Amino acid sequence: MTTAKRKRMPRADRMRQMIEVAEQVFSTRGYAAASMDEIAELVGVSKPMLYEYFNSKEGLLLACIRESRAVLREVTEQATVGAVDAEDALRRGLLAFFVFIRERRQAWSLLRHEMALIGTSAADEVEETRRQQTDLIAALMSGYFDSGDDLRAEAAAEFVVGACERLAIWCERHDEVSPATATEYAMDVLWAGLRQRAR
Amino acid sequence: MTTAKRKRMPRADRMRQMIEVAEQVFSTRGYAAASMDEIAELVGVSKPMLYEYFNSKEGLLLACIRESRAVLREVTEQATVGAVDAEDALRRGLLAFFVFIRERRQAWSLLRHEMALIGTSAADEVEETRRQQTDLIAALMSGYFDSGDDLRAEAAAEFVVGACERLAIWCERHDEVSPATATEYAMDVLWAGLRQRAR
DNA sequence: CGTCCATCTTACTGGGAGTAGGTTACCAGC
DNA sequence: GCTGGTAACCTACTCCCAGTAAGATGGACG
Repeated sequence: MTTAKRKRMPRADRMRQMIEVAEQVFSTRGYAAASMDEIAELVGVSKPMLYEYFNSKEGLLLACIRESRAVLREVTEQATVGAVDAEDALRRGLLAFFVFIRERRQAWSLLRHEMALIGTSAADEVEETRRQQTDLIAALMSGYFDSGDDLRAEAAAEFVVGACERLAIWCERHDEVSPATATEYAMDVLWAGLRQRAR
Repeated sequence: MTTAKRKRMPRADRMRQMIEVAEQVFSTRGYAAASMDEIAELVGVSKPMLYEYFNSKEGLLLACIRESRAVLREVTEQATVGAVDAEDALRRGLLAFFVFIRERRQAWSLLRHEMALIGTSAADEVEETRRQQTDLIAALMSGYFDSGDDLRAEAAAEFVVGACERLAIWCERHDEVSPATATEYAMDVLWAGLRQRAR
């Protein structure tokens, strides 16, 4: 009860709270249909506060996306730490990814929707998110590809990320496909192809 | 000169003209930043006409997307007609796709942005576009997969489409990568993996 | 020449993003 | 306990843009 009616709140706490609510609203209503007034009301604060902290509606979305991205990065990176070789690392990373999208649907939904920002001023930020995953994949395989064909390695990383993204979206419509099965499907196609190029 | 100052125009012609202009504006400004007033002015007509023909801003975008989608389908389907086997068909289809995205950048840009509609009322229409390509891929391979593992075949098709989509976006940043090279990269990874499952 | 209707227009409403400027709770330090 | 001072907060706007109501006009065909 002491904290229940509390109004004034320190900056950091209020920001976390706003991001939490916004993530909820954006992922249910969709970015375009969500209104700043509604988010403000759910937070229990007036609209100008949102602008004080995030500058714009897009800024708020970006903050939510960064949050989700950080979690995804954390999860996938952690998953690969004990891997014995590139194939194992790729498999562990994929599994962690498919588990993530199942258990944190809201966060994943936000990450998907970042696509909607292409063409806006946030394009750079979007590009950054994209690189995070490709870099991770590229790093996983960097020691295993012939050096001198960097372009091919880079293309392969993009390829893997794109394939898994779509597969993940497909999984949303197929609850019967477990993360483990999805990983198997992916590795099935991927590793056979990548192995040829690995030394 | 007889047609230059013409105002009244038959429905079908006016629609084509509107779609043409809208495609231009949406792909340069981006969907959110584009305004119906601007499009109307460029067409040389008043805003309510756009609503008369397309009902809403989203409806106009959808019309543009359908147009581009039809071209893409036409091009990829035609490419596969003379193929001798599944591998050949896949390769020809991929090449046609990568040529398309290079030569019709505007149309491709629109197709990419359809992602932005997820979460809107147009979700069904978006899903339809997605299926077009996966169905095509699935059909290409349908005769080559073990029957009884349809789920795996479906996953593989999603996988291929997602991978190529991302690879295509990557190609936008790499002018030095020709459609032929992109096709080679894709086939390199894909066919080795798919072949295992092909009978 | 008149009548019908498809094409087209002007002039509005509503709602949501973003803002200017004032107000209040909380925490110093006295 | 009282008094600045500042960080958190609010009310009350503006402006822009999607979408609409109601009417004007060109022209095909009798």
